[in-house]
Amino acid sequence: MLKQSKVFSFWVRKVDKETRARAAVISTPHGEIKTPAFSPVATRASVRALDPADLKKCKSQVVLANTYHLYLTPGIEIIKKFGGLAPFMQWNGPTITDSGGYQVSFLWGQNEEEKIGRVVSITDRGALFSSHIDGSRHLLTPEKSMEIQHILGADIIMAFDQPLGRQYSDKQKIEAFERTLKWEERSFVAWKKLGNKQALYGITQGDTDKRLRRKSLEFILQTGFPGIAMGGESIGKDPKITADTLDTVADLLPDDKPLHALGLGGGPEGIFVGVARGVDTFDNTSITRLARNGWLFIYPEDGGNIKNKFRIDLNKRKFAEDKKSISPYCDCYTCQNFSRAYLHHLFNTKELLVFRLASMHNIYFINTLMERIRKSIIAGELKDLAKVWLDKKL
RNA sequence: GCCAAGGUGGCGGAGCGGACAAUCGCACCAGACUGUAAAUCUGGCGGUCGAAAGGCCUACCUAGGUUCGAAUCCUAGCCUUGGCA
Repeated sequence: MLKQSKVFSFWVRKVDKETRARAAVISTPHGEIKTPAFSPVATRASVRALDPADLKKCKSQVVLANTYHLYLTPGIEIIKKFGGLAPFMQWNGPTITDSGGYQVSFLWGQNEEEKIGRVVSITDRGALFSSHIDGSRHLLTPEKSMEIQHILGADIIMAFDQPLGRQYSDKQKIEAFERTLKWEERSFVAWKKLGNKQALYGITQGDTDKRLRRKSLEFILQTGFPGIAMGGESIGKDPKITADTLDTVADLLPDDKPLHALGLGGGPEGIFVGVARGVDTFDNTSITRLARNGWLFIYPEDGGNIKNKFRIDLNKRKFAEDKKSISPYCDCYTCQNFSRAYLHHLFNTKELLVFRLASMHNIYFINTLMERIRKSIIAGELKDLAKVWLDKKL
């Protein structure tokens, strides 16, 4: 059973000798998170196709949901009546919510001519946007985001920020960066007023710009956020850029605060890159999206490597008669029971069952990888594990 | 046997005299998928040369024919489906 404690805490059990990787435990009012850990994304209070029992079966310790989406539907009044996001979705473990900053800025520049689902304006006051669902207008501010996240009741919440998008001009980037600092400060103040029961993470921005990233992190540390999140496109884009981004602040990262990488991408390779640079927790949507689209993860023992991104595409005809499981080395529910041929058939016929089976495998796979990474850090063998997976030095 | 409709790329199915190597869907091949507007999106899909633009060749059941020009019109044959016997 997971230990329950009233307060949020973070303690490091073991630090890797050669990298910044560490095995730690994040303790929350709803249970512990043994890190490094992956958090599946349950945007609208559901990890698509999976229920809490499935998630547990896949060794998930925590899920991340979204302020923007839940605020729009079903609306916080309804969730409030259920006592928060976790009781609403019947998840009894730790939860994280994102602040909505990313979603709003994501709407920007995507479709400015659209009537529905666009940013109307972003000013220091907040982000005025039209809902992608019905076009209704809403103003999201740092204070509003904190209030919503307070009602959602996650154990870990995020400061309201404006990530730097690729489509931004240099001027816009600086504006967004400076604005994020102001917004985070206001998030912090609002969070204190609400009783600071949840662990608020400050989000560093700055893309791959060393000066900005450091300024951002220094600000967060100085303000006193309980945790740190790394945001922005450069965290998830590809392992090389992820590495560059994290390296800009490597020496500033504190030992006593958890680091969450928002949308850490790059599959297993990206995970090693992130963990070696101090990432404790991360979320990523592509793990489950890839599953739904037919891409299933395979271990190095199955032939998984950096080149094939540790995955196979079960839509491919060549799997139509394949009696093997996705991976003979996998203990997940799907691999224990079903063949590649069957899954190929389900993808081919668009049978809904496949979303569940495929998502379960990919989540179990990543969680298993995280477990192995944790064990290897504790055993002082991270380097060896990385060699097996990446076939190169970490 | 008679009547009717029809035979087009792996399949379904457009096109019904020039702008057709032939719309589209499926399948197939290749790719993408950072805090999920993603059960999504992109590209390819006769052969060949070319980096590309583009060129050349072979193609719309078969064989003839009409025409400057035919997947498209005519004749014959073969085949399929439906109706009547």
